[in-house]
Amino acid sequence: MSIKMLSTNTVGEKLRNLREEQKLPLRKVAALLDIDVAILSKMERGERKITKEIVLKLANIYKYNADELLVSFLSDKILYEIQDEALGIEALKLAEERVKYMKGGDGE
Amino acid sequence: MSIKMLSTNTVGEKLRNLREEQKLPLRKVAALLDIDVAILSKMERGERKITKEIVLKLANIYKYNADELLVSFLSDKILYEIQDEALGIEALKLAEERVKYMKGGDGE
DNA sequence: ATCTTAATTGACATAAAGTGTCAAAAATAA
DNA sequence: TTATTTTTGACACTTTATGTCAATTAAGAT
Repeated sequence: MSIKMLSTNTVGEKLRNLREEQKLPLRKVAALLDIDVAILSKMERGERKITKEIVLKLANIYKYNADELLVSFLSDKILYEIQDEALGIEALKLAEERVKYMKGGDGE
Repeated sequence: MSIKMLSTNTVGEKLRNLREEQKLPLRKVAALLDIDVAILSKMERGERKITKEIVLKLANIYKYNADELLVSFLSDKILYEIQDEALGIEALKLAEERVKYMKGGDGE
């Protein structure tokens, strides 16, 4: 991953909105995360991969629902995989079935 | 990707089954694909990434439904992304909504 | 059992993708 | 304008992926 093109509502956008709502400059948040401002800037805009760890830390910093951000984060990664694929939806449905199956039977 | 652990019915397994049903040795199929036997062997067992291109070529070689294999291939990639994630199913559902939304609106 | 073919494994070199750091340029606010 | 924030790109470095090959292991035939 790392490039964007995931239409709207990426985790990056959500995280940027949260930060702006709280009037926090990249500088401060990056300091809290102990990463470079440039990286945080790129993460928010989808130019760099966001990690699960960063998402969780930001949920904590912004006092925002971590699960919602995680789901958004994961769905970004999923959407990235099926970009431009005509069979994307079928693949999603099959993946869903397989996940449920794994949980049900003595999975894996 | 590249490592396995995707439970059953990976594309790799399907491709191996197809090859064995037709009694074709790796050697011959690899030759048709113009790749090394070792690579094909690893692809079938999920040790190496399979590419969309290879999947399509194999569908053709085995005279098997290409879409089914592609969906299997894509769902492998999806499942890989949400491995061990408690919120995997939620992420899949959100991804599905987002795909539909993209197709509907003047999605980008 | 041997002989033969098929399949797997691991080492290696190379290529590609991702990462962190920094400074300069661009945008925004005061 | 000046000050601050944000974006951009270059760079060195690391990690991951890829292709090639040889050696090992497994399977089948006789």
